[in-house]
Amino acid sequence: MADTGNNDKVKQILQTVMAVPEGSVATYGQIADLAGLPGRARLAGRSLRADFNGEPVPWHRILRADGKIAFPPGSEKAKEQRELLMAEGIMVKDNRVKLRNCQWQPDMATILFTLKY
DNA sequence: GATGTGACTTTGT
DNA sequence: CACAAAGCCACAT
Repeated sequence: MADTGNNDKVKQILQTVMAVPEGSVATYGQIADLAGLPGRARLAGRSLRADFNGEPVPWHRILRADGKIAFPPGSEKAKEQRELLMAEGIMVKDNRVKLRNCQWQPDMATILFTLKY
């Protein structure tokens, strides 16, 4: 039962997301890049939609490139994400976060850590 | 297997 | 700010 080969990439994405510290956020593209999968922002989104199997994946810290929550404003998911973000002290204005202030900037050690594997 | 969709991004109108 | 186009690719029809 050889795996599809894609499963590894998904795990890679999730592992990278788990490296995002509380109080910070990242974009789908940023996660994909750090995971060694440039141009795969969509895969990042799909990976987060999947089942985490109990892993503590902070999916709520992942936003679109413009800082907006990737769910329709007013939707339950959007509300949930906003609550989780605010619970970490992140300001959310109209379904949007100020990346300039909250975007995660991984240190070299973390970059090497996530990029490897 | 072609087509459409989507938790995306970037560049250009 | 909104929209279009192109790039990306897994998945559903």
